[in-house]
Amino acid sequence: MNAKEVAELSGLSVRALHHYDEIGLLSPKRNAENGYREYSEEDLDKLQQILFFRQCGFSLERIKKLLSNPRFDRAGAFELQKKHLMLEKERIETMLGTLERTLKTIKGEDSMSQRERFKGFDFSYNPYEEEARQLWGDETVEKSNDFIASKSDREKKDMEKVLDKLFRELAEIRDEDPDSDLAQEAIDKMYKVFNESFGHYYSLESFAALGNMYVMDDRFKENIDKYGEGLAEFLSKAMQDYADRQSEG
Amino acid sequence: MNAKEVAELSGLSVRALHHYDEIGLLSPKRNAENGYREYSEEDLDKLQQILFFRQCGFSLERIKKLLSNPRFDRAGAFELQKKHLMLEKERIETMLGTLERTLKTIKGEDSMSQRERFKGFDFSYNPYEEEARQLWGDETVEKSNDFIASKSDREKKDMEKVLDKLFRELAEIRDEDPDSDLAQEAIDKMYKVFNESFGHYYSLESFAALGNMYVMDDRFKENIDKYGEGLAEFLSKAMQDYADRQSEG
DNA sequence: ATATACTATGACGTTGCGTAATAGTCAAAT
DNA sequence: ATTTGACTATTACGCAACGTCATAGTATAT
Repeated sequence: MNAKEVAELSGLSVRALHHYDEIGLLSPKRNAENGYREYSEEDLDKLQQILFFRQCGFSLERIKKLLSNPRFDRAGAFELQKKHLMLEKERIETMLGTLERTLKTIKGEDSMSQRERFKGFDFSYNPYEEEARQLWGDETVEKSNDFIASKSDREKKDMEKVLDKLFRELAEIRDEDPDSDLAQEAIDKMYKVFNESFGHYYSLESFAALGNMYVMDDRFKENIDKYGEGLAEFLSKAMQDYADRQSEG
Repeated sequence: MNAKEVAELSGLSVRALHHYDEIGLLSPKRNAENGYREYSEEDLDKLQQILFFRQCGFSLERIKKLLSNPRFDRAGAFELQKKHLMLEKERIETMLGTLERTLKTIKGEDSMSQRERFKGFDFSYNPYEEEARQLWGDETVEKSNDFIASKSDREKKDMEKVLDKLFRELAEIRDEDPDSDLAQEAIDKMYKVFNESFGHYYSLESFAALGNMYVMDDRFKENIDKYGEGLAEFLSKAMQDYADRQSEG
C-alpha cells in the first residue's frame, strides 16, 4: 500500500506519514527501485494503534516509546483507550449540559456559579499518562539519566570500564533463551555488579525497568547494540525474567 | 479576578492567558498601580465563548474574528457548538465500536475491512468552518487582499483617490440610520463605484461580506474610521441592509 | 525583613505538522 | 515517443499555541 492510499484510509496527510517516518514512529519498508514507501499490514496495524493513542492525548514521542516497549501489550492498551473514550464521552455530555445551562442563564431562566460555567473544559491533566507508567513503566529512565549526569568524569570512566567488560560477556550469550539458566546466571552477576558499581541500590523493579530503558531509549539501545546486534532486546527480556523470578521465589 | 484564579477556573495556564492577551484575543483591564491583569465578568464570559469555539477546532485567530464580528450572535454560536459536540459524541461512539471490533478481530472472533479499522479517526476536515462562514461570512477578505496586491502602484493611487472621495461623502451621513433611504442611496452609489473602479464585479453577497471586512479586519477598520468615528460600523450595517434589500426585491 | 507566592515582560524552544521548492517516477493518452 | 498528470522523494523554512526559562517587580504573612 502506498502513501496516498494510507493517507485516505487513515485521514492523515501524506506529510504526516512522512513526519512519522522521519521521527522513527512508523517507518515502512521502501521499494528498492524507486525508494517509495510501502505500507504492510503490520504497518497499518501499528498506525491504528498510533491513532488511538494520539486520540488519548499522548505525544508522538511518547507513543513511540510505548509501542517499542517490550512489556507493551495490546490488551492493556485497549483497556486504556477504552477508558479514555468513555471519559471523553462523559466530558462532552458535561459540556453539552454547560452549554444548555449557559443559554438558559443568558435568557435569565437559570443562574450558574463561575465554576459551573467552565465545567467540562479542563483537559490539561492527562490521567492516562500515569496509568501507562504503571502498566509499562519508564520512570527509571530519567532517574538513571540524572544519576549518570551527577558523576565526575573520573567516575564515569571507571563505570564505563566495568560496564564494557560486562557487556562483552553478555553479548556472547545473547542468542541464548533469556529465560535459560545460563542467561539468568549472567544476569544475576550483572545485577550484583550494578549494585556494587553504582553507589545506589537497584530494586528488582528498578532493575527490570532499567532493562526496559535499554530498548526504549535510543541513546542506550545504540550503545548496547554496539556489543552485538540484538543485545539490548536480549537483556531487556532477561532482566525482566530475572526480576520476575526473584520476586516470586 | 486575577490571572491565577482564572487559570484554575478555566483549566488554562497563566501563560495561555498571557498569550491570549498578546494576540489581542482576550485583553483584560490592568490595575493602574502594578500593571496586573484584572479579569471582569465580561472577560470570563468571553473566555467561555473562546473555549467553546476552541473545542470546535477553530484557531485563535479565527475565534478573534468571529467574536469581533458585529453580525456575530450568541444564539447561532450555541447552535453551532451544540451541533459540534453531538457530532463529536457520535465520533467517539464510532471509535468505541471500532475499538471493540478490533479487539475481537485480534482474538479471531471477527474480521474487518481496512476502511472499517480506521472508522471514526478522520477529523481533519472541519465542517463547522464552512457553516460559520455562511453564518457570518468573511471569505471575501482574502479575495480582496489578493486583488489589491495584484495592482500596480499607479492603479493603487487611482483607486485611493476614488475611494477617498467616496468615503468622505459617506462619513458625512454616518449618523443616519443605515436602513434609511438617504443611506441606502449613498450605498447604491458606492456599490456602483466599486464595480466600476475595480475591474471585477461584486455580487451582492460579496459586497455585504466586504462591509463585514471593514469592521473585522483591523487594517481596514482603522483606515475607514479615519474618515469619521463609527464609519466602519455604519458601512457594515448599511451594506448588509443594501444587499438584503436588493436580493429580496 | 525575609520568605513565599504571586505578577510582569522578553525571548527562545517545542510539537506536529503545513507549505512550498525541486526533482525523480509511473501510467496513460496523444 | 513524448508529453501530461498524478504520484513519489527530500530539503527546508514556516507556523500556531503555547511551554519554559530568565529576570525583575509586587504583595503579604510571619
